[in-house]
Amino acid sequence: MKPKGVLSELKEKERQVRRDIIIAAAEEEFAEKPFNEVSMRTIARRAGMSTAVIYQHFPDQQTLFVDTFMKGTNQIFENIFKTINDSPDGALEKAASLYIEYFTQNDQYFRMMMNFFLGSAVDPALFEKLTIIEKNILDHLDVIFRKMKVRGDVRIYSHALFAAITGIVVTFRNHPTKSSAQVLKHRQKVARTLSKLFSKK
Amino acid sequence: MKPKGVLSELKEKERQVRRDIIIAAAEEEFAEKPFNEVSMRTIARRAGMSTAVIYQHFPDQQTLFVDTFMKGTNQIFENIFKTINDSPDGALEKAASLYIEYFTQNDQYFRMMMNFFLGSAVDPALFEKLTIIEKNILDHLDVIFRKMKVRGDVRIYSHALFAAITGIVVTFRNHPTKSSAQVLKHRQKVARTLSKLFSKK
DNA sequence: TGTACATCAGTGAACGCGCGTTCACTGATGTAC
DNA sequence: TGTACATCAGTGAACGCGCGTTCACTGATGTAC
Repeated sequence: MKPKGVLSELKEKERQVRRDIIIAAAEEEFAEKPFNEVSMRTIARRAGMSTAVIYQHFPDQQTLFVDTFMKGTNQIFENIFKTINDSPDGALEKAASLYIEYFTQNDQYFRMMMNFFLGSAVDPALFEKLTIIEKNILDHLDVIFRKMKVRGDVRIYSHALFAAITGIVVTFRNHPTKSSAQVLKHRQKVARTLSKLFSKK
Repeated sequence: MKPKGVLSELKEKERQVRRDIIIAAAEEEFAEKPFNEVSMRTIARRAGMSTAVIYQHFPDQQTLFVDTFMKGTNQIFENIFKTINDSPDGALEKAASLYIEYFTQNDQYFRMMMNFFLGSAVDPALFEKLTIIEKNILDHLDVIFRKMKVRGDVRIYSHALFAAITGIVVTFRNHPTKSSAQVLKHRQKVARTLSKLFSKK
């Protein structure tokens, strides 16, 4: 009986571990510096491996970046979606608050998202991945407004809400004289103001 | 009688013209490519001069970029402020519409603004310049809400409005299958939806 | 008016650097007989 | 069990490139006598 299956399974696990190490290193790099200062070399150095290894796991830099983004944000979006689904009224304010809180404490992911939005034409396959995420978010915001018994075109409200909450994180950023906690507090306050406007609709 | 004054005045004008040419070239570069693909070399080539000349007019790249941004956006902000000041009710919807229209048709400036927001710590002097612009915008949005007879803390509404409108331009961007006119139309629709929410407050 | 010198905007090449990606090679492990 | 070969993850150096910025130099113009 050949242990081929078991062995190749172990190999596969090892491979997966290495992949995770690379993504973790990329995460840390993004947390420490602006988007365009993160390079394949610095990621490799942090991961403790040669630059060339990364290319055995990811075809190019852009794919690594998108995959890192997806790994990091998947959990938070699932949480927000669950909050929406489990609440009788859609929990607009809570959902907005979670979004703000997460992206304040993990600004690297927000900056990545902005770079994907603003960057030049990405590879169509990656563009597709990102479009699916955005559509998924908007679909869940639709759920909020339907639970709130908004009549007619709820999508326009979802667009408005997504824009507004994202805009809060874009426009109020770390100021030399303000601590991260203060920034969070202020963003939450603006988010509550906006949530109330949507609730009064 | 020495014509020294006149001559040096002419020199000064010549200098100013060259400076304008550089900024115009930078503008065109930003209109054509993503922020991080605009380089001193390509600007110089477009302006028809040697790269080194730029450094006789601007101390470094960052200053050139900020000055280009200010030259390009000054006019539109003045227009928006005038609209607000001249209207009895602050013209919230009109102001939002102008902002959206301008930044849709001049996306390069919007991308520049986003890069300043998201970029790493800029030179303190430049940071100061940008902070003043933002404060100026918020002050004028305050005027809208005061004209609308909002009681108490109008600043929070100004923050919310600025975030929301900026968020619209960030989140709804050119899609391979959508024309620029369609994007503008959609953004305006979302902006109207948001404006109505603020007006109902 | 003619000549020697000073000024200074502008030039093209160079400096020093880091980037994304590839490539020839190593060396450990597994396989065949 | 021992030996020859195959596989393949991983390596460090290199390729080719473009960047921001600086520098020695040019050449046109203005100034002084």
